[in-house]
Amino acid sequence: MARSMHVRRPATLASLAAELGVSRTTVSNAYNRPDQLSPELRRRVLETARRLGYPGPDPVARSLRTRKAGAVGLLLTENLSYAFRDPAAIGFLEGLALACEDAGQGLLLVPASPEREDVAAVHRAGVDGFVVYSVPDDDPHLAAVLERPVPTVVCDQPDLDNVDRVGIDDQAAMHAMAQHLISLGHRRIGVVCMRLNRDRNDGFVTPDRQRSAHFHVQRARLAGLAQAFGTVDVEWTDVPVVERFDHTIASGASAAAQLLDRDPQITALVCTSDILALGAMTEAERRGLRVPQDLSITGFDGIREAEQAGLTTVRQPVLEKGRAAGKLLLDSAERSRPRAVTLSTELVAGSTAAAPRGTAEERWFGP
Amino acid sequence: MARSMHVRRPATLASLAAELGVSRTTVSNAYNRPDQLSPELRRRVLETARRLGYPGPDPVARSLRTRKAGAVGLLLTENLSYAFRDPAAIGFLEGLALACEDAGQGLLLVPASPEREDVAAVHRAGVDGFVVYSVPDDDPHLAAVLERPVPTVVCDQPDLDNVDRVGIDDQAAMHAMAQHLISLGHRRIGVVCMRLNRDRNDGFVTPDRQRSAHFHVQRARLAGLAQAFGTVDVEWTDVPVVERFDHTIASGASAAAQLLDRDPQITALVCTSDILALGAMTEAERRGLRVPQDLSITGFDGIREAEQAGLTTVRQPVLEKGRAAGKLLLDSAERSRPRAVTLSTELVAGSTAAAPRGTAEERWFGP
DNA sequence: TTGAAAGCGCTAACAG
DNA sequence: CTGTTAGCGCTTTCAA
Repeated sequence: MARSMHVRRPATLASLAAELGVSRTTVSNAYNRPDQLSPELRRRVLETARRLGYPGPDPVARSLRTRKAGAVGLLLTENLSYAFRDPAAIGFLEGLALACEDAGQGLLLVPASPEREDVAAVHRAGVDGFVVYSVPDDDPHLAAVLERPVPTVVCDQPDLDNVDRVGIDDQAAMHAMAQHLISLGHRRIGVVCMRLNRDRNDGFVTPDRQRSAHFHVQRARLAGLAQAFGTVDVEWTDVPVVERFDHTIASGASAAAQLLDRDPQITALVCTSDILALGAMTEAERRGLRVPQDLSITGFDGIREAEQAGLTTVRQPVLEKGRAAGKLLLDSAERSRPRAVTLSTELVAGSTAAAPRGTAEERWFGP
Repeated sequence: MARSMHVRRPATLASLAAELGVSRTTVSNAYNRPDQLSPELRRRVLETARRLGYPGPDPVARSLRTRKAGAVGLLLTENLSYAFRDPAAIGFLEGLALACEDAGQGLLLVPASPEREDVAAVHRAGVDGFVVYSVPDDDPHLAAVLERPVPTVVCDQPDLDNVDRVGIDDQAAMHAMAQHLISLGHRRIGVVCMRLNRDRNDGFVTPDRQRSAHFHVQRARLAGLAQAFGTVDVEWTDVPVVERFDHTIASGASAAAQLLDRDPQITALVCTSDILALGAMTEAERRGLRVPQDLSITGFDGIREAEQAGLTTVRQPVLEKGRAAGKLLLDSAERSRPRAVTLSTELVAGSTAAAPRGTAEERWFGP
């Protein structure tokens, strides 16, 4: 099964037609419309093509002519290495890839690192539409995508008028988690959240930064917390929130440390992702704090690793998000006005959240 | 940040030039060669473009003209869902994506399910080259790729003359694992391997099927085993080998069950992947067999889950494979003759392989 | 069934 | 610094 390397395009549809003494149309038909051709002629065309080393119609030229690239672009402004290390992102990717595969469409990963402002890659992408996964609303790559005259659907964030979107109700989901903790008796909590803006800010978050966060999802989750705890007279400005730029276990651990250092009285650590929560768990263990007896910890996403760890978390259908995004983009029908798909989430009461020590109940009845 | 949906391409470079009363070259230069233009004129061009809703040069037309798509195609003939569930495949993907990102190239996932013989997707892919990941040598998609006049590099399998390849020495790696088991005293083993051919064959494998396997990597690993055990007079035809089409934990478990049912005297289960080995572990546990006291189990790949389980396995640099494949493809230099990159592997002596009960040593000195 | 004509939208010499 | 001239390789009416 040998073949020569780096073959120079040897023949074109035109040269093949010339060789055969037929028109270009006929050759084109041999490939694209077999029924428009006598089987005998078609056989001759294909055979001559093989002999001349004609590799079939050039896909790019065809795309130019038909105005169809046969591919969907995926924009995720995140170092690819993080994306492929984040189970939630992988689940999304899987769902999207599935939808594309079903439709016979390719999936183009657009190279867009957050550092490099290489918007050119977006312009260069030969695709029939874009899926944008979880980017800040001021992302230049996103802006470039929106300028392209192709349909776009955003997953998770940002939430834009006039752009299709699939996501969940982040605020409600986090509100439910907060209610859970509140009902357990927690009033003194610390929060670990993901990147709120494009700039790196590893540390405590000011209320102002929370409000102005360009990562809409994080903003919504914090808002859900604030709202719920507000109902039990917990002043949100008193609740310490720590942000981490990198989304890793190590980040979760160091963030937890930072919170516990500032206020050892904290009874629960609310994390806006399972990865961060898993990191918080390791920090708790390192400190000899038992979870949930000494400290409750909650996550968000419902990844498999979290389930194995028994994490109390919010499960969201990541694969379905990807599939829905793909379907939405590929469904040419009813592309009249912007559509929104909001998938449902589920509070998973694991074994990492319980009533804090010294609740009223414990004081009355003993631990 | 509103925008209308499904915009019809409103303007072209030509119409923009006409509107401005300049040549097409000038407009083109405004986008591609800012230095060939007075800043003032460029500003005017860009502004008029915005006013007319011209989204910039069409990427497909540009690709046709420049003969560069700015993307590499990835062919993995495997249901995408499996690929995204296999940590080794994800690691490869990450490495490849990294290499592409470094080069500013897109990565196109070509939709090619093993079921559907949709070779058309390969023809439709607008890419400057292909990376083929671990497919059987008789895969029709592979054949279609090789017909395209673009460079190609294969990762793992198959091993083709005249095609760049990156992989490991599978036979040697498995040979080393076999030596390890042999030195521990194992002579009666069972083998669990992955798909050997495109057809589904969940069960025992005949020697003939082993020899004629189209999945080169599996064939090489089995050969490594056969060779090593041959040196200690274990007749390879007596060694039961069970094949599984699906690469899942469940497959590993059922395969292990099948082997142990046939021969309960087996002292070691050699699996050609960690996933399968992890499955075998669950089956051992289900049967109340202690690992490694009652049964040794080995894997292959060195995925994180295996490490956590303390699996005795062969670690291979999956991410590096992806990165190397990308680099090889993107390095235009020295594309004269086929190149081969063979990465090194490492035997990881975990806690799942030990001397079998009733070895000579134990008989002499007691367990 | 087949062919002729007309671009799809753009870039790249080369000349001015 | 700007314009002219030629295509890149293909599909697709419309006629024959």
